[in-house]
Amino acid sequence: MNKFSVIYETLKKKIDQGDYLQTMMLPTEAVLVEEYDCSRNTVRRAISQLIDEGLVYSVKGRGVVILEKQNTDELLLNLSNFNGIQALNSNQKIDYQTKVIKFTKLTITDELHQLTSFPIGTEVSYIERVRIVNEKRMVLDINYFRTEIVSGLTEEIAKKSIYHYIEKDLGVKISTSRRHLKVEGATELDTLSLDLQEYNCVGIISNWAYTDMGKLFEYTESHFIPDTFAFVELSTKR
Amino acid sequence: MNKFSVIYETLKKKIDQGDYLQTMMLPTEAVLVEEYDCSRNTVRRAISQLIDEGLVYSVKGRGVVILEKQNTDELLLNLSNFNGIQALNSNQKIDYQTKVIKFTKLTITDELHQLTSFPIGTEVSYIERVRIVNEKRMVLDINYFRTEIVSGLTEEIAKKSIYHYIEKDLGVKISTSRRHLKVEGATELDTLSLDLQEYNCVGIISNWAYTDMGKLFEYTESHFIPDTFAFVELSTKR
DNA sequence: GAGTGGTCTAGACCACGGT
DNA sequence: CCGTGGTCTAGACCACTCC
Repeated sequence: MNKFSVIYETLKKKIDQGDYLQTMMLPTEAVLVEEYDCSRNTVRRAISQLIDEGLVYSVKGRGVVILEKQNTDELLLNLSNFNGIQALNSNQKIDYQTKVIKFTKLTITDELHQLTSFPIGTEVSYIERVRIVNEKRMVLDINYFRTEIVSGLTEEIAKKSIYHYIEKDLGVKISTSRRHLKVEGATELDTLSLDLQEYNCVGIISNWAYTDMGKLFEYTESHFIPDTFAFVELSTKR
Repeated sequence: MNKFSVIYETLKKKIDQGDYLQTMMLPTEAVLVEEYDCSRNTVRRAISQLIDEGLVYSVKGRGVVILEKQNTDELLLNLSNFNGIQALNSNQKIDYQTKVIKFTKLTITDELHQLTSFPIGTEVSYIERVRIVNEKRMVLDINYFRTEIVSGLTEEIAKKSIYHYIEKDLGVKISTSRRHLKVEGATELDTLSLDLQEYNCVGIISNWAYTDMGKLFEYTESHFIPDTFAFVELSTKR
């Protein structure tokens, strides 16, 4: 464990325990340097992580202010979670079923290029899957995987975890991903595949994932039903 | 302008111009130190910003990989933007109208505490406003402002920008905010206030904002109609 | 083994807040 | 004015990638 991570974890726990309730401020950097016997940069790095997380806010000349607590809502997903819907599973110990409803190969046309950002002519695996939680069809995943990078995909693999296959079996390293979130009217496919009940809209997360060589290898849309998911985001002043 | 910001901006421009197309890598840190005549930490800080933004990805032992470009979609809002719906205005030069439909004071009950996180008994201004863009009622804002901090609110101010009043007139410094995003069925208020057409769902952004003293001073829900907004988010491997 | 990024140190100077 | 956080430097050692 990195030194700065240890300091970060410790501070986080102390904030949580209410150790700083009197002042609602962190100790000054100088004090923390003394306390953890490290350089100022290391303390600052730990504090940066707390700032990124929205737990504290730093004011030049005054100190690091602890933000008032907010009610925690256990049902939240963080959009930054790497494994999207898998996170639901691990966090909340609900297991879900996956049904593959389409599995084929496509070549990227101009229209698909607009949607996916893959270069025109790229060959991709196209997969439609439905995620069923407690017998409710909650999420429709539409995947486009670049076959040049993700080869040997089968319907069997798609039933389990494609990411596990990509990372563990193919040894592809995943670096980073960009996501969009929007609300749209339900398509015919949505209505057929999901338990929308009376609703006629879906939430859509679009996800572009890159290998550690900087190549786009996946575009995925996850269509989810209303009332079930929420996403968190933080923002800090400029 | 900070040194690291200059380096960041320069690198970003060069990436955009395709200056690094041959390798799809940034120059090594050592080269950049030379080029910008600065310390390694400063270069690293500039690169961190590019990583945070999802433009590049760093691999230990190899270098900093530039990620393939993604189609840009002009209609995107960044959830991290501080001013929420105001951003729409400035980015896209559409001006919008604001209609105040309710303006009153409330005391936080147990139920409202669950929703807003304000302590029970706190006095707040409660405001409902509709944002009309191109004659379409697109967003319903429901605000709760802590009167202890945001005093002297009037309906006149609510018609314009409450944030401008808070920051410029009251001199309250805003530090940070947390946001949630979810999709829910439309309430009766939504149906009455928004041009939902055939849709029966809304997107909801919940926003908790803090002063630079760490006090929660605002809770706001923005209900928006489907098909009009999208939000961006980045995630990088642990 | 050479070269790369990741962590950490010790110290300097500046800008801002509160008194 | 003093104490605070913000920026920047110069150098050290480690862990990883690639040849």
